[in-house]
Amino acid sequence: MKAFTKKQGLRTIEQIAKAAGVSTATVSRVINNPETVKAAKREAVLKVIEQNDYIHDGMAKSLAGGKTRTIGLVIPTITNSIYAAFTHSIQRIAQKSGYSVILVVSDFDEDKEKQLIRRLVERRVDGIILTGGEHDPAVFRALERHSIPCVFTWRSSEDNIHPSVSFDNYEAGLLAMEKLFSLGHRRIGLICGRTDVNDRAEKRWRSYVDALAKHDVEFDPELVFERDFEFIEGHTAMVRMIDNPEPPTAIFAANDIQAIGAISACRDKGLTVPQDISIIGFDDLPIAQFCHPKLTTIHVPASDMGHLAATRLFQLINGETLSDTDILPVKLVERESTAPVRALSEETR
Amino acid sequence: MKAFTKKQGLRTIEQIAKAAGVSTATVSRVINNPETVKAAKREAVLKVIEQNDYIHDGMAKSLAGGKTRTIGLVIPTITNSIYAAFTHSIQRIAQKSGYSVILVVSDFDEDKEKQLIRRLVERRVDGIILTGGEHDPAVFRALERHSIPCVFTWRSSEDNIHPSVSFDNYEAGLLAMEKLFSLGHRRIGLICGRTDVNDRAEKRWRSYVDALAKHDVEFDPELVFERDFEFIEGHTAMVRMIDNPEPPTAIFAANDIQAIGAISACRDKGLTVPQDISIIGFDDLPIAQFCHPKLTTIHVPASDMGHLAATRLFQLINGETLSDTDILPVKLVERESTAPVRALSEETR
DNA sequence: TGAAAAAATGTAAGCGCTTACAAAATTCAA
DNA sequence: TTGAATTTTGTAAGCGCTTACATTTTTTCA
Repeated sequence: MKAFTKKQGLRTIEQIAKAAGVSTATVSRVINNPETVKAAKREAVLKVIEQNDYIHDGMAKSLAGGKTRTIGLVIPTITNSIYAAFTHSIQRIAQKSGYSVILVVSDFDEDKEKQLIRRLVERRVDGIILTGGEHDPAVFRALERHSIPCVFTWRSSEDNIHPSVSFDNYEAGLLAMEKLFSLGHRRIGLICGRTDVNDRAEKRWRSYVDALAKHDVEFDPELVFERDFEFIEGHTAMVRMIDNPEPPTAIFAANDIQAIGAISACRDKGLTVPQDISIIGFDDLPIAQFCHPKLTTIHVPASDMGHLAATRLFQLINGETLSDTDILPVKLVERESTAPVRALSEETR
Repeated sequence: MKAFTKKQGLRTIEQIAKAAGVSTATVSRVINNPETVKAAKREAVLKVIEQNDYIHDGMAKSLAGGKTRTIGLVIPTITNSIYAAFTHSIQRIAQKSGYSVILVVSDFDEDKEKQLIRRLVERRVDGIILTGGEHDPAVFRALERHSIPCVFTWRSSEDNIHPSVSFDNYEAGLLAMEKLFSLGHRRIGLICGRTDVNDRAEKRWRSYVDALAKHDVEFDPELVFERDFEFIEGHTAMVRMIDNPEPPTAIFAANDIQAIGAISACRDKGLTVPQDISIIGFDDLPIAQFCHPKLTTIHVPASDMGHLAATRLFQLINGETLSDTDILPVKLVERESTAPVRALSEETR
């Protein structure tokens, strides 16, 4: 074992200072404000630093400086790759600004989320990006107590304290539903996330309900399925609907994962999308353009949202005050999974 | 603006100590070793802590204690969701042990990776999980200098210093190629990641080359494409192959993303998979079971690998010495995207 | 050329916690 | 009941850095 490799080399600012014949303050300056120290001295210090692979201690720096240069990102899941795009753009901004991001996955568990955010507070992150609107009140107390800036995403904040970057889930849902109605569908099924733990799912569910009402279609609980974000969940939900004595002619799947699962179920049951049944998704994941049939879906600005959220957070961290709410646009992307309803003989009501 | 919310409440261990009428040492003990302080006193302290939503300062704790309870995870991309499963299982283990994970995405850029790992060292993470085998030597110097344990994944380490948790990319590639040969294919195309920055891609590329040689098939550079992990890359590569005067009858796509992109291209060009062309993937992403046709692919133990890697890392962190290399099994999952070669009249050579 | 202004550097007091070690309180055994 | 053994608690010295303030050096300009 090489486990006992001697840690030779200078490891503290004090040792570097001594070796370079300057004070610790000067070393600190060449690291943090190089322009304030004279060139000759600066070079000397830098040389010692390089020769020793010196990497300063961020913990000590944070303690002394009151800044950790770390932000926390809280998302509900990484199974649904829509959050990958979101995460990615946040990472990019953070990296560019010299910040690290601690990624936290709550699994749609409010209690777990509270625990994890508590951990972020312990780590004294400089800011936090939160997903969705349902959080334990203790979370807010902790954030406020430690004056940790935070921005909400995926849903507009309802207080006016924290800025939010989001899009309108309800309007977006309506967009999907209206599309289906415009194609002549009236018997429409819904597959969405669990509305009890996911307020985005709840908003989309509501747009489903309202659209139905607007078009005088009776709500049929047999046609709505709240499931986890897994292909298989969309699949099993779809199977149940196909087996319904009065199956739907169209499905609003409130996320692409479930939509693709549903399409797969149709195929397994011998139905063709969109000829036999139309399916509209939500998210516009990259796969939506490459699956078969290509998925008609609602494009969600995940990357832009991440980008803007991170930007806003850094503004907050830098002391700017902004209580604005950013609402990003969504749009319907029509591809191949939707078509006009077929005038079936069995078309009832 | 509520920006000036007064931060009332006790915020340091010293204040808590005073309020509870004990010493800072005692407060520290009730937080870290509750069983060593008498019940009455412990309760008193706990009460003060609760009443004030006191959350201790992890920076100070780390500085004083020499442990950060944070690990770093370095992956090349989150676009390819195979890393999502991997990340997820690592997160789970870490959370259970009270650790946070700092996620770092290198984008296959060795230099960027070096920078980012440097940042992890600054943060004095207790350990690091690395993906792949190509890293700047400076990285190792830094890790060694600070005695930061690290485990390699997705490829077995070639030194005997760091343990690794991986599977055999070369054997796995052979598995795929042999399958294709066993179905009678001889004109086989390859789509894989960029071998210059991705040693997993390089290993798979090698298995392609070797398998060809073994079966006396001449290597045709027109049939190999090294691309990024995007559906569209698989798509365009496939289009090029279809347009080849002598198109392949089968494709080894060294990852599912590109495989699905390729399938989509076949459809766009009017070809049917697997009747007209067989495609075998690599990774076995969740989507592989729900796309059309269902993808024949190599199942990679991403979750298990994450689980084991995290376990090994914590063993290392806890001072256990293990220089072992774990090699996890892979397997071929046969689904619908492969079929025996058709005896085409134009079948040459 | 010399005094004042400006720039560069050093000194040392924290930042909030942990943990040896010392001191005090409690328990035990005869 | 008492002294030793044991348990509980307190004291204070760091951990490695930043930074206000003091001091020294350099520059400026009359």
